[in-house]
Amino acid sequence: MAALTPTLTIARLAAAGGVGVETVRFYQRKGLMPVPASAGAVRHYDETAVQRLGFIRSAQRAGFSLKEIAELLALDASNDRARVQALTRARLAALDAEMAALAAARAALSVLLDECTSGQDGPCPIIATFAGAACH
Amino acid sequence: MAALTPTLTIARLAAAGGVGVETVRFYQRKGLMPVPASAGAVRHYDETAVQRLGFIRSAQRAGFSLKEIAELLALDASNDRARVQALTRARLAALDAEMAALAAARAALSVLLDECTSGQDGPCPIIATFAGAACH
DNA sequence: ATAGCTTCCGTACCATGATACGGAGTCAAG
DNA sequence: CTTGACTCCGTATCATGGTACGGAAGCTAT
Repeated sequence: MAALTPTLTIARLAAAGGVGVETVRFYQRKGLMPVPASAGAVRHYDETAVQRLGFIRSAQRAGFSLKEIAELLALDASNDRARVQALTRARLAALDAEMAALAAARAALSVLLDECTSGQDGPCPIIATFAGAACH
Repeated sequence: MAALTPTLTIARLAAAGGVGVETVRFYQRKGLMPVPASAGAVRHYDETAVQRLGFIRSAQRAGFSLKEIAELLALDASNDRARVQALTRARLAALDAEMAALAAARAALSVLLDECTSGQDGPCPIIATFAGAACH
C-alpha cells in the first residue's frame, strides 16, 4: 500500500524530507545520502531514500553531528550494537555537559537580570559582571 | 596597585586573557577589541584591554555570540539598561529553548540506550528509531 | 518542436569562531 | 650590529551545516 511513488525526483525527495534540494545534494557529497547511479540522466529515488533522509533528520535532532550520523548509517548495515551504544553514550555525556553549561549560564544571567531590573543604582550589573571578571 | 603592566604587547595581552595572539587579532578585526593607534610600530595595551578581553570571555561563557557581545560592549559606554535587559532576556529565552531541545534529545536517547542494552532481539532500537521516523 | 521547468555538476559563498602562514618590519640583548 | 624573537598585516585555511549560482542537458506539456 505504498507503491504510489516508486521513483521520486530529487525535488520530491527533498520535499518529503522537509529539506531543500541543495541540502540533499550536500548530503550526497558528504556520503550520507546515496547517489543512485542514474540509469538515464536524471536520478530517481525510492522510499528507502526518504527513510534515510528521515534517519538523518532524526539523529540530527538527537544532537548527532553529520559525521556521527554517517557512522550510525554505516552501523545500520553491520549490526554492531556495541559501537552504536558507545556513540550513544558519548552523545549522552556531551548532551549532559552542554546542558550543565547552559544551566550555569542561564542561572547566572537570570540573577543578573533580576539585579538589573530591580534598582537603578550605578552601572548595569550585567555589564559590570562581564567587565569585572576577577577583581577591578 | 596595578601599575606594573602599563604597556602589554599583544602576546602578553593574549596570555593574560587566556587566548592566542591570533584570537586577539581576530577580535580586533571584528571590532571587539580596540586597536590602540600605535605610537611607534608595535601596539601596546593596558589593563582596560585585559578587562575587555575578560568581558568577551565572560559574555561568551553566558552564551552570547560575538555579535551580541559587540553590542554589549557598545552598551557598556552608553548606559542603556533597557537594551541590555532585552538582549539578556533574549539570551535567556534562547538558552531555555536550547536546554529544552537538549533535554528532549537526552531523554529519547537514554530510553533507546536502555532498550538497546537490555535484550539482543532483532535490530538495534537506536538505529531502528532513527530509521523509522513515522511508520515502516 | 520549442518553451520552460528540473536536474546535474562544479564551484563559490554564507555565518560562526577561530587558527595558520608568509613576508616585512621592529626591538632588545649579546 | 647582527641574531633571534616578536609584531604587523593580509590572506588562507579549518570545521560545521548549509545555501546559491550558472551553464548544459533532460523532461514535459502545448
